[in-house]
Amino acid sequence: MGAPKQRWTSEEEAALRAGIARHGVGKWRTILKDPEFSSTLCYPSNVDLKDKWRNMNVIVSTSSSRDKAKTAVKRARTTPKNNEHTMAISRVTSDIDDEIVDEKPIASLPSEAKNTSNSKKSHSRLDNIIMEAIKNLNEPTGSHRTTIANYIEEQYWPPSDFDHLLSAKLKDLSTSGKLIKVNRKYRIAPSSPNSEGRSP
DNA sequence: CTAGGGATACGT
DNA sequence: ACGTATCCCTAG
Repeated sequence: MGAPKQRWTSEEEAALRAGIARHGVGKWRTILKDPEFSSTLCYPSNVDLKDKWRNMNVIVSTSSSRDKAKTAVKRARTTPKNNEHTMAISRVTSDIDDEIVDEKPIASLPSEAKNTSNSKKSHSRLDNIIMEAIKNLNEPTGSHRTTIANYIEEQYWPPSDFDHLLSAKLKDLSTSGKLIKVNRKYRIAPSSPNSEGRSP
């Protein structure tokens, strides 16, 4: 009894971290209310967010015997070039949120020429990331390219010239009809795969 | 509502 | 069985 136990997905963790980056640590309720993350974090409660964040920071110190090293409190990653992204967002009074600089490599991006046998338009990872970004931004009127870029940069570590790549992909996606471009803003085309969510 | 502590389900 | 990730309950 008690709990079916549902493990967190990467998307949820990413949303949580993005939410913390925006609102700060401890603003669980605020994060949950935020439309950007409420789509992804619909099941977890504010308490769940708190709990998740708690064990996320614990880098397992159950060493066999002596582990005096507080190794983990923060693993500062020497970000090669990426650092202060435009944090033009609400940076109200006390910014308790420390650096949650934990970039995820954006993985392989432009290698979708994988024509295994037929002509199956395999979606590249970037496509999905873009779709996710727009979906999560959830702007009723659509999202500007810069907004999308900013959102993605907050969660991933864009490669060399991400801007150029994004522009190309955006154009490609609107040409394929997966995105609708209106007034220099992009929105998800109707009936797009919405593979997200946990079982209620 | 948020922080902390305790209990329990799941993976190895 | 042990260690770890979630869930549940209580206090501030």
